[in-house]
Amino acid sequence: MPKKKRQILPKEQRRQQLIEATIRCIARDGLGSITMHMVTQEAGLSLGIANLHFKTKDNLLKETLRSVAEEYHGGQIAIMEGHRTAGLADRLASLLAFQLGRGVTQRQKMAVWFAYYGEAGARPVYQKIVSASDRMAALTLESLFTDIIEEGQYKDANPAEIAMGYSALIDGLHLALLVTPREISKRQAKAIARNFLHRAF
Amino acid sequence: MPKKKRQILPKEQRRQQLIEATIRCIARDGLGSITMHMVTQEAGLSLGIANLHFKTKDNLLKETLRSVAEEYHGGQIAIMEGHRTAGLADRLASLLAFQLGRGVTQRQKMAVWFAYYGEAGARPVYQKIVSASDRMAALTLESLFTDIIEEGQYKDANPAEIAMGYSALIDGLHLALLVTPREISKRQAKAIARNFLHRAF
DNA sequence: ACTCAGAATGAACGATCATTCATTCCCATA
DNA sequence: TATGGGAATGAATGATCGTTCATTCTGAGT
Repeated sequence: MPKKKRQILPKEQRRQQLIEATIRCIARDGLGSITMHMVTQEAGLSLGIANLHFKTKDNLLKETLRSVAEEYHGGQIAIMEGHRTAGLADRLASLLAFQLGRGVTQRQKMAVWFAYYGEAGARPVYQKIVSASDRMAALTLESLFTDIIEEGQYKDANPAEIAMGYSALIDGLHLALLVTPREISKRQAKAIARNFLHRAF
Repeated sequence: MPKKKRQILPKEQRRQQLIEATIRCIARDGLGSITMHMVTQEAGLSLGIANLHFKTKDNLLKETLRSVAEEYHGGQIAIMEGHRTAGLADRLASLLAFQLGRGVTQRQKMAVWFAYYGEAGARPVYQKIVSASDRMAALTLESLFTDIIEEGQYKDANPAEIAMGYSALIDGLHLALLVTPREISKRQAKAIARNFLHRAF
């Protein structure tokens, strides 16, 4: 048995460590049956540490959601910004690759995401965090679609509506990948999303 | 204050009463913070009643999920069966009307649905119930699409893929209606789903 | 080497909650 | 009207969990 030595680390590092442990616990055991014991043990730390850095359990859960939301939507926006010079088709392709790619479609991340969605109806705090991120992403998406429609001269296309449809489709595909992974592969999910865009324009 | 008279009713009626109370509680307070006190009080009954009819809390929650799943997917299948004589376009239209219509898109029902999705990753029992219903619905949908493709001679269309895409889109739209109702109306959701089908065929 | 601010620990506390079951009460039946 | 089977009740129980805080320990600064 390796001796555990107590170690002192900067606050920010401990916070991150605890948030990551929380994500793993939620994915494994569900948001509903998580306990502080689980989380701190998963992080390899003592029970009291969570209180030290996050005050309460509710707050830890809130911060964990914020972290996941920022990672997802931040990554999405970064792609749009980063490829500003690239062609529109390329931007669209890398957006899709990100949304259904390795980082995002990890079971862990998707499980966390939907665990919070499930409680969002009853917890205004979660709803606020999620919808704030969603709104930003929607705006970015909408402006990309507007450009594409303009470039392609697709007259009867409504960018806002297509953006909503595309977002919904991606969410639905994530859900299918999470709940019924046997029925759908990532490859299929990508093909479905690609087809949606193909037919929209 | 009206006096509460104790009343004896058949088992099945009490079970239904408790399941309905559970649905309201989940929608209001979330699956995670539900208690037996809440549910039995919401049903206007005593604490012990739940144990009498459902043995345990876990079992009550499981039966509630089964009830909602059956209502949703049963209704969906009933439509397909009931309209067997109607034209394909009509069947498709009433399916869409059902999926985004009054009964299903009540906040209560959607909240329950996604609350369980959120925990499905960690609870095999939920996953089993949900994916069993999903699979049946998917098969029904797929056969409808196969007929449509045959009738319309759409050569390059893949019914299974379109069925998965459509299901994902509907799920995503429900999610959007639940979490960000300000950003999307039922009317818009219907238009988006209609457009998806329109472009697919 | 010494010191001490504050990071880390975990036993203990109190609150909450699922479950039990002795008791009460209803009503179909005779 | 009388009665027994079983539906319904809710106080009590025991287990679980979030939170607290007295104590221990670390390592940067001197």
